[in-house]
Amino acid sequence: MVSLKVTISDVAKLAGVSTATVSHTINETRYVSQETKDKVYQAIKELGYTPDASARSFRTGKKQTIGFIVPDISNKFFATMIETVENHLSAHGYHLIIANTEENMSREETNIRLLTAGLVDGLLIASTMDDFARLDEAIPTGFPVVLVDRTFEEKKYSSVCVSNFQPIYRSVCRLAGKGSKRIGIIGGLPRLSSTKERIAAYREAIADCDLELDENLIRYGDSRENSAQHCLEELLTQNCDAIIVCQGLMASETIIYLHKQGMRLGQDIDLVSFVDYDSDINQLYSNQMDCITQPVEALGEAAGEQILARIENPDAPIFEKVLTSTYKPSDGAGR
Amino acid sequence: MVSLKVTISDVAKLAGVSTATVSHTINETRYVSQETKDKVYQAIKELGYTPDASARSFRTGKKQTIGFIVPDISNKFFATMIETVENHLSAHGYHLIIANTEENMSREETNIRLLTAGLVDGLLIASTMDDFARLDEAIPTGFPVVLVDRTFEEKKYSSVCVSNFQPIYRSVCRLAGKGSKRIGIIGGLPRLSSTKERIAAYREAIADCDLELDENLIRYGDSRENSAQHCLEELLTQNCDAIIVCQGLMASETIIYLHKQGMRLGQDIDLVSFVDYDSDINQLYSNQMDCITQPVEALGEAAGEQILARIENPDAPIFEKVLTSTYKPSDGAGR
DNA sequence: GTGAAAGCGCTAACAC
DNA sequence: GTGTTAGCGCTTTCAC
Repeated sequence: MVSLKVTISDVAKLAGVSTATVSHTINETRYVSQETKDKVYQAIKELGYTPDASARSFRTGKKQTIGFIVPDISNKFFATMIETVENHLSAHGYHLIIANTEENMSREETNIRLLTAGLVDGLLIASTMDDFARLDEAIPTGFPVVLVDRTFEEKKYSSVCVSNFQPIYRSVCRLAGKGSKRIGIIGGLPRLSSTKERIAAYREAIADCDLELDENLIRYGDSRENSAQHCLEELLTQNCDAIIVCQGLMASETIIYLHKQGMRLGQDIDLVSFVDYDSDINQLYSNQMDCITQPVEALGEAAGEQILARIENPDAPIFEKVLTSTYKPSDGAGR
Repeated sequence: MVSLKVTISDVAKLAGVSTATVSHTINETRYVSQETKDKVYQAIKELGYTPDASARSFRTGKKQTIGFIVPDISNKFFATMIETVENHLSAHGYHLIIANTEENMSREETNIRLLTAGLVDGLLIASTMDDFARLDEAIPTGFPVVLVDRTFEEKKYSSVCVSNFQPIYRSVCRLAGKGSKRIGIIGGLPRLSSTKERIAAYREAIADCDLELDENLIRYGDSRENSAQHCLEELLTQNCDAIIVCQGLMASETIIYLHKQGMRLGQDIDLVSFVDYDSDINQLYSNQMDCITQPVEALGEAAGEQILARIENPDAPIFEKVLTSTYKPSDGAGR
């Protein structure tokens, strides 16, 4: 119900004070007598004045907005992270701009350039880049950035990630202990740090458990819908007796696929899944497979915290936060 | 790799032209000779100039940003919509700001006020308000708004929704035709238009099919995680022989619950579900129940289109778009 | 305890 | 075909 464009000087005029006083009153940025305050607020109310956020950002250089560059919004892992981040930010008076890259490197690049050009105060990036230099190139020097879920060798930016090595290593050991000889693994996009770390853990554990390493048992999906099936078909022709799936969407797909093939989890084949979040399907099958649950909420919370901290203090040392996943063995007993 | 604050006048100076020329060159907004263009672009490159989006928005009044007020981001129905909307917008040079209300009316109100105060050019709202006046109050007059998925009696704003009446009506008729006598229904939040329409369809169909209406068979969840179980427990004590679930998240929960109770779909009990999207679980059970699939992508696409159209032409007549769901009967034959 | 006024970086009349 | 310049609405320094 605001009439067209009420500005701070309209308010000042009506209240019989200067624009400085109005500004200081609404921002509580210097002492204003109670009497004057009352006049100002009265005028604001009468005119239905709302300060223009755009003019304010322009003037102060602060946008009160964070950008989040995500590879796949409709993936519940990221959707939940977005939710947590948004919660944290809005509690601190910040807004969230979303950019979806669909795991496309040039979309990521474009979005970084767009957002850093005066749109946001800081950037959260779950990067799909294979090349750190290309990422780095797109970010203006000194711009507050926190990498999320995916990181790089070069430790130039703060990051908030999940430990990838340990749960996979443990999975292999457990499966080997149960007698598996041919353990297949389905990773995500090969270029991502998370994938690399997981596959490295697999290789190391295979060696440590004295199993034979067969490159045919290592497959890569793209962590988007319908990317696991192809891997599964190939793995099954390789007579593998256990499968580790490194990502939640592909894990659900795996369960469905195996189910349709008439294979029973824990009997015809052993399964270990990153579940990412409490997917529907995992509730039905969680006691028939080992589940690696990532701390999505904690990840989002930490991401929100870190980016705001960096904006506060851009010269703070690089911060690497590594959260750990929960490992729940198939018997349903442990945690 | 930008050094601190390169402005348009730095570029103008280096290129030996006026700021107007630089502006017109980069915006292609009036004729500039090739020679001058070259000088300008050369200078831009040399200085690493990026126009400040914030200053530009301030000056032009256009933010190139749309706000989307969503009740629950981590609900895949909305996550998918966000993705589709974002795709559409970014293809037209717009950004997307997300605000999550968690089905909380005052969060919605606050966010509307925040976003409309100079942050966005237009607003997409999947409203959780029960009271149209309260919504309307928060929106500045003439501000471009499109209501999404949920609407109101008062046709003041354009909307993009899904037909709610027809699929529920059809569900009841089909179940009655198969011999069901006591059909339970689980709706979403009672205050939402979508819920009201669906429950109205249920009542009407029950009457038309000459079944007995029992208010105990009408239950309401809140469409968030773990909200259906309570309804289910109550419905089962009422000896209902079929259940209609009006929302995807609750539908998945229902399948899991019934499964855990050892009840077989289509045998011990009939089920009709809004599936919202291709949830994991529906892939396993879709042939054992009737599925109502909402056109989420089309909804998002239409929402994106409509809001941009409204921004282009704010005085266009109110536009109500109603999309239809796909009804897939349990035998797997129809569509 | 409050006011005057200088810009922030850009666009767009208006002028030539 | 290009330049001059007046602001957009706000914050903030400097003055009193």
